[in-house]
Amino acid sequence: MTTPILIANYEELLRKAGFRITRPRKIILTILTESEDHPDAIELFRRASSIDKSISLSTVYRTMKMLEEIGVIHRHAFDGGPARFEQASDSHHDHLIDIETGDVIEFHSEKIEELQEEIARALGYDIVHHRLELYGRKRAPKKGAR
Amino acid sequence: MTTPILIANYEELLRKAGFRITRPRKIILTILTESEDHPDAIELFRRASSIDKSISLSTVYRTMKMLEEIGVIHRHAFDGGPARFEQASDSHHDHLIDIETGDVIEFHSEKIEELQEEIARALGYDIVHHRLELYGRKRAPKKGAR
DNA sequence: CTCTTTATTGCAAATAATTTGCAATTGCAT
DNA sequence: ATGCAATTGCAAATTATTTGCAATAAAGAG
Ligand SMILES: [Mn+2]
Ligand SMILES: [Mn+2]
Ligand SMILES: [Zn+2]
Ligand SMILES: [Zn+2]
Repeated sequence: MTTPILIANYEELLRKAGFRITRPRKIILTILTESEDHPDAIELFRRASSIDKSISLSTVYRTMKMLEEIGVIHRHAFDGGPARFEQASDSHHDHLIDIETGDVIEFHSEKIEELQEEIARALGYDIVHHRLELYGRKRAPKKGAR
Repeated sequence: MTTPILIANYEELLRKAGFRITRPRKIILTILTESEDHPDAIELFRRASSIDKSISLSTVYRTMKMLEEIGVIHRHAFDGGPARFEQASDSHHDHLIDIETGDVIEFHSEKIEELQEEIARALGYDIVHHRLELYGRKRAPKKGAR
């Protein structure tokens, strides 16, 4: 189910983009590849530190910026909090954030995507990217259940 | 066309929420009421300063936070930049941001709104609020035109 | 209108998130 | 192995926003 993106692939990608394959970058890419969630810079820094104590937060930020530029990751700015990241590899999806727990649920609606295109087109625009975030809380279980 | 929200209405609203009607608040509310765009804190501060030189940026921030809490304004966090605000009075809409010029265009799609509800429902959630932002650039004029 | 009480304000300092300058280090092409 | 530019860690700087505090000004009572 999970798209298997090898770290090796990323290294090739970096090289072609003219970047060097460094130890910090390898570690960060590995973490991103193995993460199923949407960690922020500090969390990535923690995870990276547990592998190599010498990595710095600056490098995490710099690497995320670079990875975003070459399209390897997506940066999210959910309400309030700091930027959070995820590998871009998986197919496009949007997010529903549980405002109670902070949980992030992914979803995709081809219909909505199409409508967005339609709207932009009608306004004379081509969409470069977009963000759809639903903020909600778990629905109270229907009475009568149980 | 523009929904006419009197400042007086806001004053009543503030009072009922237990807040005092102060000079800075009146000025800021007037500016928000008359603004057709989505100014950030500094811009609001500039506009307010031009009316009353003594208003402080802190007060702008504090006021925006308070107005957001009582639902008088909406806070937006478009890619990159600082928070931007607009009066909540108008009916709900989403935004298309011109990544070239920074222009913000408003739109509304009842269809998308419904689909969002459907999706959230299917995931067991009630939507409290959401944000849909399209980032794009003006479409190249169709060849043959002119 | 005057007095009293307490919210609000301006200012400066504090925070939070992210960026940047720089000297030391390291990746990579000779 | 060598040389050099890219990258890193660290500290200091920035950007956006918040907060403590003493001074000021709303609002209600009289
Ligand atoms: Mn995701
Ligand atoms: Mn708007
Ligand atoms: Zn989407
Ligand atoms: Zn909407």
